[in-house]
Amino acid sequence: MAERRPRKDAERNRAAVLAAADALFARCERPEDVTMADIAAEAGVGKGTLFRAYGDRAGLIRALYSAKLRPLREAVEEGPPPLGPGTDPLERVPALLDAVLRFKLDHRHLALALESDGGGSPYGAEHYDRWHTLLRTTLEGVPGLADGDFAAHALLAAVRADLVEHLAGQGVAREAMRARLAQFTARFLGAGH
Amino acid sequence: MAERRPRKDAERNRAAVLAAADALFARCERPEDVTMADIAAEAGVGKGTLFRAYGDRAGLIRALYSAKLRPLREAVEEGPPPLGPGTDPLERVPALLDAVLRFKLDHRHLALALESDGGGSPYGAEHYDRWHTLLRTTLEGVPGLADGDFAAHALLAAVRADLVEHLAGQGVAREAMRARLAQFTARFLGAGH
DNA sequence: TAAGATGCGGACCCGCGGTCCGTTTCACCG
DNA sequence: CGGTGAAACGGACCGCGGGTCCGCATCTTA
Repeated sequence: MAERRPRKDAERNRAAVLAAADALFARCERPEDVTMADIAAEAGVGKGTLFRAYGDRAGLIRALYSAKLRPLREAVEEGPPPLGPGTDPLERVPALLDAVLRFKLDHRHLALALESDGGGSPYGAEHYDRWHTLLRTTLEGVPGLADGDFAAHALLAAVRADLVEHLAGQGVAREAMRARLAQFTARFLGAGH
Repeated sequence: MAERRPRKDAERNRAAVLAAADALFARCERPEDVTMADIAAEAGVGKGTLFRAYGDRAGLIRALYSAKLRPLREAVEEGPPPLGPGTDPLERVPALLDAVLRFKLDHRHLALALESDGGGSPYGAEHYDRWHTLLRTTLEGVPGLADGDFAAHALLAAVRADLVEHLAGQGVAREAMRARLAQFTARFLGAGH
């Protein structure tokens, strides 16, 4: 039962692997041509170390994603409005979606890796569940909105990494994308009949 | 220049491969554990034949998907209302989305295969472009709707194969899913300023 | 500093998508 | 028909990438 502290070199290597993966994913266009062996080499580590630390490719990607997501998660869980709790749903919902969109724009390659390589569909990841639950409960505070559960799924689908990537590839600029998402969200929310 | 008719065995084999792939995808849960060799074996054909006919895995999946999609495509292009042309946009948009949803429910495994294995993201496929363009132009006929382009993307994202699969896996029944999608769509469309 | 526990790493394995080429089958023609 | 060139066949083969294994190095504790 007594928790034994992990060895120092192990901890250092875990960090080195994360950093290497981050660098490589950021550098390459297609996440699938960053190989596990590449990451190990970049981190100056053997493949065995990498797999022992994170289990498999999906695990590594999830860990990296989770680390990047942490500030946003904290801002949402205990930060000030409009992201934090205690905000009017009609204001918080667009803020949440905008935050997710910005995050995906800022970490395109990583988000793509998570949603494609990362163990099939994004719906298996626990991150998705977290976002979905938060958005659903927030939506349930919107008067006149019947099905917050499905609405949360649908709105999150509008900011999926590959859609964002597709639009970006068509030349849609960051601010334009944010504006379009905001408009879409507003129309949906504003339909309080 | 003179078009030479393809050999009869070649044509038969092409069909056999499609049928085999269809059967295997329908039978298995995860599309990625249907192997090219499996398909060739099921069709009673060598792998070479399979690859000569369809180029690669993505090509085979696209061909199969396209064949399945044909009736729906025709109903949309030249069928009667509410799917066909000449329908009031406020009626046609939900009809189109419902039709896509039903299609994905009826061909879950195939749709999943297309949107995951099928060459990365669904946004590379020409099918997507077809649906998007149709939905966009239809949406542009809705009074007061500014950004039909993004709306089309967002609404189509709500019927993506893996989301449908996720909901189905949570026990959401077919009719329930159709109703929820219809409600979501209606709320969005109904927000006529 | 000795000893046990923990982590290391890269050679190795396996399965899969895709290719290659000697062999077979078809379509056309005399 | 029987012959002939072209087209298609099929399965052995290849390369690559994820994941494993185990003898060896390194850390920790007493």
